[in-house]
Amino acid sequence: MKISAKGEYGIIALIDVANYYGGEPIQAKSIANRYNIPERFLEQIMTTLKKAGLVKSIRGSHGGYQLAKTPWEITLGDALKALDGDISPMYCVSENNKEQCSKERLCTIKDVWEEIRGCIQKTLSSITLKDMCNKKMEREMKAAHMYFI
Amino acid sequence: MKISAKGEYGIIALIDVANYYGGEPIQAKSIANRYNIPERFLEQIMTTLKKAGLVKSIRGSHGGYQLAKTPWEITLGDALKALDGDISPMYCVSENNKEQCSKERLCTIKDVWEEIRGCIQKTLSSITLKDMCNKKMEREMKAAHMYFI
DNA sequence: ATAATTCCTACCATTCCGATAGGGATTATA
DNA sequence: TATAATCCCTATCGGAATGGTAGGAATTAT
Repeated sequence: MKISAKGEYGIIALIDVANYYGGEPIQAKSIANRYNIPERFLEQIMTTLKKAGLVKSIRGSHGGYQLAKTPWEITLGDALKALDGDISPMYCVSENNKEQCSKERLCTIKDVWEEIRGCIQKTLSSITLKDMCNKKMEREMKAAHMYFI
Repeated sequence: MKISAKGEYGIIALIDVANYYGGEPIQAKSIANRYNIPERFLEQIMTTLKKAGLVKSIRGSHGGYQLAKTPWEITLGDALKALDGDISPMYCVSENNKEQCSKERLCTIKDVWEEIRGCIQKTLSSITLKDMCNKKMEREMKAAHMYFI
């Protein structure tokens, strides 16, 4: 029941890219350095995010990544779905699961998995990158203030 | 973000043992056969459940397992905590995590993990073995009725 | 004594995770 | 046009976790 490093790194990167929304593209290398993420690993993660349509890339010198949508159109649910595949505690309640479990008719546990999947999904899809950016700024302001005192 | 086979098998076994609450002890072998779970694997799982204080065992011939508490005192949260270790999407919000993350002061994502952990926990700890037994019986009654028609 | 059980420990095969690595394609700019 | 800075594609790899399997000891009812 753990979210992978890939998932966490990807979310960190997405929030960072969202922070620069409307400006110059931001490089994977830069993100990797600032958040202490293995550079080549992050490259792959960015590719995943690109394939999922969450970021767009600009190749060549001065290239980098930008959001493919606005920060308030991308939720953490979108991100984790792209990165970790699917948010569900059990395969039988996975979205892209076609084959029905043979014991399904008498299975009483499936409902529980369904409920858990629902509450995770609800939480994650209610939080946008914009929300995370706002929160971050707020947090940094507060930290700066503490520093002054 | 998946619950392990160990977790699922353990919950199935617990519900089964709860079904026999107040009666004779039920053997791991019997559970394994009826639910198609590898026998020796289930043995280990039952040991885990015993160590967690959820079942008690009776050794020797005619031995087996019984609930260590009443079915309405044991929740699915208790079960999964014992089986899968800890229900949290990230180590930094795990219950038995002592060392604070170095980036914690500026980390805005931790709150999200915390929220998810909370909603999973809430769901799982609200469902008792008794609930699951009732549900199962209901389901079986319905199935039997369908069969008659 | 025997059979049925739990219990303890070790081992093992496969898969997944978290990278690392080499090199190609593209692009700004000097 | 050469160069440096990027993204991009593919392959590989070590370690840990997962999902078992296995041998045999201890306990107990019959």
